[in-house]
Amino acid sequence: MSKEITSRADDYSQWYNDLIIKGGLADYSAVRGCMVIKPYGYAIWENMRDELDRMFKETGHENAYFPLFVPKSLFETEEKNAEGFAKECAIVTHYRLKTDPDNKGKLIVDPEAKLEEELVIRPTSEAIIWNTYKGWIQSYRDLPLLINQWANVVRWEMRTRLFLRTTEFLWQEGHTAHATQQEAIDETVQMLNVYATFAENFMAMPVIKGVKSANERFAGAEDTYCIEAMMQDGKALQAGTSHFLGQNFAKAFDVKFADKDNRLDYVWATSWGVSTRLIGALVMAHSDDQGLILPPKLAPIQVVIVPIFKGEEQKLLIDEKVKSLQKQLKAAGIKVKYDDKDNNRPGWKFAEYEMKGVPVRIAIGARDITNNVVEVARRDTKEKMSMGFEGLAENIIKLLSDIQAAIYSKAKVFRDEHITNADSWDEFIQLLDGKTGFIAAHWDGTSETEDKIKELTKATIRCIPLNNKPEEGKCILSGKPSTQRALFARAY
RNA sequence: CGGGAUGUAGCGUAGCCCGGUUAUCGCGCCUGGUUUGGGACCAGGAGGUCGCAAGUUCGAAUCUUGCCAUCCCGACCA
Repeated sequence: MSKEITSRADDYSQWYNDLIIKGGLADYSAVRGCMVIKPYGYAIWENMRDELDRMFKETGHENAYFPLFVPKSLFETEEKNAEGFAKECAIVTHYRLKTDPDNKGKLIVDPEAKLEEELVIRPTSEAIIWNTYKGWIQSYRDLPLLINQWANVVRWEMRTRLFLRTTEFLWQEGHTAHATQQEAIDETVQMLNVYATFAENFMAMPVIKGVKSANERFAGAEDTYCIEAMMQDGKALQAGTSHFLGQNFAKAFDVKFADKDNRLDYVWATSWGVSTRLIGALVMAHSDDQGLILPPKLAPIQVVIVPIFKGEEQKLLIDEKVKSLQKQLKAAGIKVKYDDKDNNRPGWKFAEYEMKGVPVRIAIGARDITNNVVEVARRDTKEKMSMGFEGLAENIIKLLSDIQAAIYSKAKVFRDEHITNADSWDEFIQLLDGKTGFIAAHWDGTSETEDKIKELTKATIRCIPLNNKPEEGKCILSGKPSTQRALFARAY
């Protein structure tokens, strides 16, 4: 009982932290607000990254890498963007330390080594990238420019949470340039769809595609599209964003191109990103009080095999059987681990791999070998079944795919049950404090009303869903006319 | 950054109010043995700047001050 997990009902935040720490995904570090991503957590990120990277390349994008540092003068070029991020930037002011003459063995910043111009550690890379694009784009023949970068960024947040909001985090950021407005908008929507597909098909996490209100829009964007997911406590988590930047950055960085008729115009831009925050989303979307539940498509280990034996003789017999079993599973493309360490007994391993969210466990003992079967247990439902060796790989593949579908549908049922219409202010308040989840309500479309609602309830507009049906109504706060519902929720 | 709580071995903890020998217990770890179908047992062993730094004192885990970290509630969070 060394690794008790706080139950969701007792303390949801603590439950989340326990899963991350005890599941071996990450550790706190010596740096405030920064975490160490441990091998098991990083393996999930690698799986996400590999799949997203494949999807980006399939849609015509290439990877590149830009500097971590952004000269302050470049950073401030696009005013709104700079303003939006200014209060959470880390800044490099010096480039050298020296030994402290008054304190042996200690170092101090060398006052002689002050930089002429401060360097901002990127909170996002628009500035450095658009400064670079200026030199890359002259003609319509250079467009579209479709580039993605895998990188780390730093945002000096006041309050951090493992994976959900850390000072430094890993992400990808796509930055594209286009000849026409329509093409850029199409790109923005395309990448939103890529994110939604990834979230639903790989993370098994249903999302709502929508567009942000002006208040929640990315600093420097004309429109921010997003995917919003619902966590098990009913709160919303923004899982990915795709921005239509209009010509804002092109104008700020003077990026013009000549069209076929040799007319000069500014290019149209997009940017889009997802981060290691997705791991937090994954954890909160599916897991239970016994530990993580990982979707098979992203699980670092899809199947763990646990031997159960009495004595060396049985162990050798099982090893032999498992060797061929492993070969069979690996050949079928299944990520399988054989845990034959003898310092823990089977029961301990069962609990451990449940904590780590391994989708399928195979237990094999002498009596199974006699009967020519294995015991197969699925993590999501805890259901146990017996399977023969014949065609086992096919059956496991089928099972993994069933689990993937089952956890998606479980999350979707929960999500759908927690989206409720509110037609009055009282109803709105009651839902927020009682049932929780997303609330679809009429809103008059003004920032003032949105601010007021946030002030009164802490709920914000998560998005205006793209598939919204037009509907006549009255704003729940101001009573002014409205043509559609916005989705409100308290958010991470 | 404001309010609250916490910090003792890898983890969880007792001791703190009321200062006084080698800082308690469990898990984990190491060695040997017995075990192994849901978190094994026996024996022996290792492991500690009591979050950090000052101060008070003959003497500090214990008292005082400052700082740091984590959690909760705010503020903040494209």
